[in-house]
Amino acid sequence: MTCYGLLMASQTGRSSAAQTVYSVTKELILSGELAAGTLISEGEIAERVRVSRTPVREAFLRLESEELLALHPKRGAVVVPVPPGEAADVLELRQALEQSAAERIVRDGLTADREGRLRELIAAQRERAEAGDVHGFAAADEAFHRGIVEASGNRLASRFYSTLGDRQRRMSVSALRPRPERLHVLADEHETLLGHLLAGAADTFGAALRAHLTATHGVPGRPGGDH
Amino acid sequence: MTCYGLLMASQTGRSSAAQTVYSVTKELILSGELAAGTLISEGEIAERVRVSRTPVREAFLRLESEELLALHPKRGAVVVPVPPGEAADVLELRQALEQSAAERIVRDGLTADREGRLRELIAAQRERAEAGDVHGFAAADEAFHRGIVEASGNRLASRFYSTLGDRQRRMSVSALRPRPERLHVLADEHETLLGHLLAGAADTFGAALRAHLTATHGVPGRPGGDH
DNA sequence: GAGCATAGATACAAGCATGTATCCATGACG
DNA sequence: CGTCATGGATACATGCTTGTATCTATGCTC
Repeated sequence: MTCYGLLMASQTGRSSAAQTVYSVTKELILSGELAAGTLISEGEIAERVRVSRTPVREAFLRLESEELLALHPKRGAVVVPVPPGEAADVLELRQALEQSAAERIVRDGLTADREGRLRELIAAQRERAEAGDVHGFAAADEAFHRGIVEASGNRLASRFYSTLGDRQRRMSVSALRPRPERLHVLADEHETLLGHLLAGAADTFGAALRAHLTATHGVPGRPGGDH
Repeated sequence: MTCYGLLMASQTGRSSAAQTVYSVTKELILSGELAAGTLISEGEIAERVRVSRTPVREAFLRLESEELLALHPKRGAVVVPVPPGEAADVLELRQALEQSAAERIVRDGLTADREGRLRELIAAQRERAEAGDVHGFAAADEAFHRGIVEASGNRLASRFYSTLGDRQRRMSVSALRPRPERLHVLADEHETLLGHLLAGAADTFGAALRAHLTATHGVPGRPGGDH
């Protein structure tokens, strides 16, 4: 019975109705509230958020382009299940993108403010760890890694990395292990990573990153696990 | 006066009108027929391809999500210019993705049919080179590199790699140097790359790939050049 | 089990309301 | 008298609503 209304819709994303529907629906999918395989129709959502079918349709199209929804012509839209092996795919690409970003940063240098921002994120992680706020920590963790990619200045990489974050969040329902005693270790590792970056050791960074990622989110290499 | 009609619209992508408009418009942008900065409106395109504004709107939304169009509310849609430094960004990500794909292939092995397909593509390149068909060669070249990523089995990587190909194609108006005598060399290099893959030498592959890419499409590392 | 009627859902079209930029006339100022 | 700023009307473009045709799947009849 999926209580998806919440009807915060009207204030979620400001401005356009289509944007609102998009944000709301995406959140429902990523959070898992709309289970994979669920069949939804434009009219259904339209009625729920009190808009016509058109903005819903626009939102659905965007979600389809992100491969979160599969639109079956004249039949309806189904929430696509997380494909088997996606966890490994995401992890692999995160590794690849961050490594690549690191190489560019080592080559071009890191501006002081960008370095400062990364340090702030690590500090925020320590705070959250202290407070036992696993969810908040996860957000700061994600922001740190994304920050590295953004610091490289490769806009395409940043954009793509964000979608990886979305997809990972969708799986993280169970993937993120909330072991509070590990959080400080993670922050330490982040600090180490930053150190490698500043030292210009791109390959050392890569190795440390690989260890860091596989330790944090399982999936050392075996595809089995989900589904 | 951009002769964009061509009006082959009605037969381009079968099925939906929206798909048709999308394909046609995207092609116009990627081919450069619609110059960057051009302001177009839904109604304008709708009239030209003889459909209502609705499918045009859907196409525009997709193109916006690919950052090929920028939609200005109540004003119109403008073809976004290629951002400065994009050439380097694309190249860097191609390198990163292929390298990552290579590592997985080395780890998991390459099935016989996938290897066969890559060899076919190299053979096709030699044919085109023989015929002096630079355009055909470029297509086979692109297919070969994409084939490596696809052979790794990482679907997210494949999808993203395709968008890189699109964006590169948009720049390749001048970037691809049609020096026919180089084509055979390129095919040789592809063969070498495949050899490294089969030999399980992922890092050698990476180094060779880097040399191959930078030699083919300039931009050794300096950001200057465009704009 | 095959064929048909029906219900549901989209794909597209047309229309309405709203917001933005442009153009032209008018008036102030030098 | 010529030039420039100002204000309103107008053309244009979108955002959304609503309606129609078409297609798919389902359940019933035989």
